[in-house]
Amino acid sequence: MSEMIETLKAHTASFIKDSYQKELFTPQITVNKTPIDYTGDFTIVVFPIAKHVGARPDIIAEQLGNYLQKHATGITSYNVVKGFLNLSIKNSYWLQFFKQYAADKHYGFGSKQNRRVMIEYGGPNTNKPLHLGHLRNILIGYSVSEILKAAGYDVVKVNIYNDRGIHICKSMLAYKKFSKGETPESSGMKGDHLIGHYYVVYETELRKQIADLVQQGKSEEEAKQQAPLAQEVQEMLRLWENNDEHVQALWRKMNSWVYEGFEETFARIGCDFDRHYYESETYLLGKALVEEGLRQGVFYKRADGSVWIDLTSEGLDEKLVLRADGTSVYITQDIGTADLRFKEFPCERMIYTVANEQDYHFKVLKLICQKLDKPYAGGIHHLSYGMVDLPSGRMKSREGTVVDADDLISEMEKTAAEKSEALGKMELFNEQEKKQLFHALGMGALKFYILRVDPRKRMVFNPEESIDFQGFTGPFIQYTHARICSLISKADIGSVHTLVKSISEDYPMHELEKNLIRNLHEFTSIISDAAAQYNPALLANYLYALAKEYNQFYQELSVLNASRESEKYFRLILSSFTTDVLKRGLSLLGINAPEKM
RNA sequence: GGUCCGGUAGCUCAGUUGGAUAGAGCAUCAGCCUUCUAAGCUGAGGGUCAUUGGUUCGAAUCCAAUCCGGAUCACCA
Repeated sequence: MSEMIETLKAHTASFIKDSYQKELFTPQITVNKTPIDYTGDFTIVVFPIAKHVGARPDIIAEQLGNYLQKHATGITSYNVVKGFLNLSIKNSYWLQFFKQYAADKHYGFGSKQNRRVMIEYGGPNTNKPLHLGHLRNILIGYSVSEILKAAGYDVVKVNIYNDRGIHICKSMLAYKKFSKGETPESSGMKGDHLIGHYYVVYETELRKQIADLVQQGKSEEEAKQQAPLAQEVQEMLRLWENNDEHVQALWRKMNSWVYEGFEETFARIGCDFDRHYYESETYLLGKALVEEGLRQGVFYKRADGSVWIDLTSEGLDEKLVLRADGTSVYITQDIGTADLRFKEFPCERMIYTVANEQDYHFKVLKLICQKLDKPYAGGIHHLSYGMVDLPSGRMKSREGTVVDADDLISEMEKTAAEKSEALGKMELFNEQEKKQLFHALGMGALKFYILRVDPRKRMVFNPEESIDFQGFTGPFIQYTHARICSLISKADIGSVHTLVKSISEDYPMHELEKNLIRNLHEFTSIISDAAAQYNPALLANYLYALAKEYNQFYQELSVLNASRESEKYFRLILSSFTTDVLKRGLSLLGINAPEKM
């Protein structure tokens, strides 16, 4: 698409120069795809040109159309509607594109650029299992990583574990006091769920204690502070920071269970990481960097000994970076983590996939790194995504409305199984194949449902819609792909490569064939747009449109029983091209495309 | 209160430097399985693009104000 648009713009510019002796730069010229109800392939918007040269739009359009037909190659006809000049392009332009790429298994993917970017996603706390919010994070992060790879970048995927702090001690304390020494094995629970259970135990026991104290006449505030559990958990954190042997051992043991549980969930989701980072390994580094910045005068110390940075000149506030007692805060760790990462993987960008409630935090992080004069500071980018709501409103852990990721995945698989069995297409599958299929379909539905929405926007997760398999869904695209695969295997054609050569330059394309080719033609630019904007939704919407276009083509024109051999081969190659693009596009969303379903 | 983000069909969402009659899916209604997978296709109804003003040939898109919703401004992470 793009090169044709560029040549049209260039010719338009020279037309203005030749006929009106005026300069107009090509970016000021608008060339669009012609809307479907008008004849033509491309449309030049003539209004700005008319204004520039001071003539009537319809007259200019007529002259320009004439000029282009003479000077630009490949234009068969034109028509003018008001100030719009619609141009029709020779079929051979599309055919040429088709012949060039139909058999190219890398079509749409950019070549290696030798440019490295790092992307962080995931970022769970080690005190409770993954939930729906993490799922959106992971799906976006993974998909953006794959899209960046497709655009030619070297991508380092990293995770950050929030593995230390008071919240971790809460589940540890509850486990120590209230468990009978269960392990994931003995309890039959996944490690992360077991720990999450004790986190809840802590909260409920604490609330009981507070209620008791309030009944004894204490104020709410006092009760919260004086509750034995609250004091014990503070003590535990102190012990942890002082490297107390027992606390550290318990911490290691419980975290290892959580990691095992997370790994299992990551595998089910189908995401992966090149490196896991742990805040426990970077918070000291962050403190060291703050000390260094203090010496450089980037930070300042208050009377109580706490360390701050003044960002009021940047329109932000003064921000604490080190507590009076010398312990680190959230941002301190992030400074350390960023530094460690850049040492390990020098890269031109560090992308943080984190919810938009932390927009402010990342503004601060970037500014601090800039003030510390870190080479990676400019490359810090917050890939900020919106929260996930339920139809009933916001998810609240206290009200138990949080959707657990493992449960959700199981539910999706179960629904996929029910729907597939109901359609009665499962005779040819063995148990193993069924399991794989149901997983692919369930995850396809879930991933597409989440990724089709612009990441920046808040979204509503409706469980009933998310398991829908009809319409604007992942399974619809998977289905289209599977159907094409079946078509191709039935055709028993040899290599697409050799068939492509047999296509004649004057093959009379049907309108539906041409539409499909025009859609396929956009794949490259969709990938580069999605990569530039970190937006998988662009790709999701494109793939749906492509699959829909194919279904229309499929419904209207027969492929295997086409009336002529040339048609049959053309349509088979077109189908094969489409299915390749669908499959590779889906893979960038982390969605598998089964060959039969 | 300051800052940031959002408001498009009953619901969920598209709408890429301002372009032609604002598009999908779900839901509702009406058709299409004796040839390649009906998880599909065709058609119908459904809109004051939050409101008001401005910029211009032209605004859902840009600007201003207002209304509504959300986030954030923590010695929580």
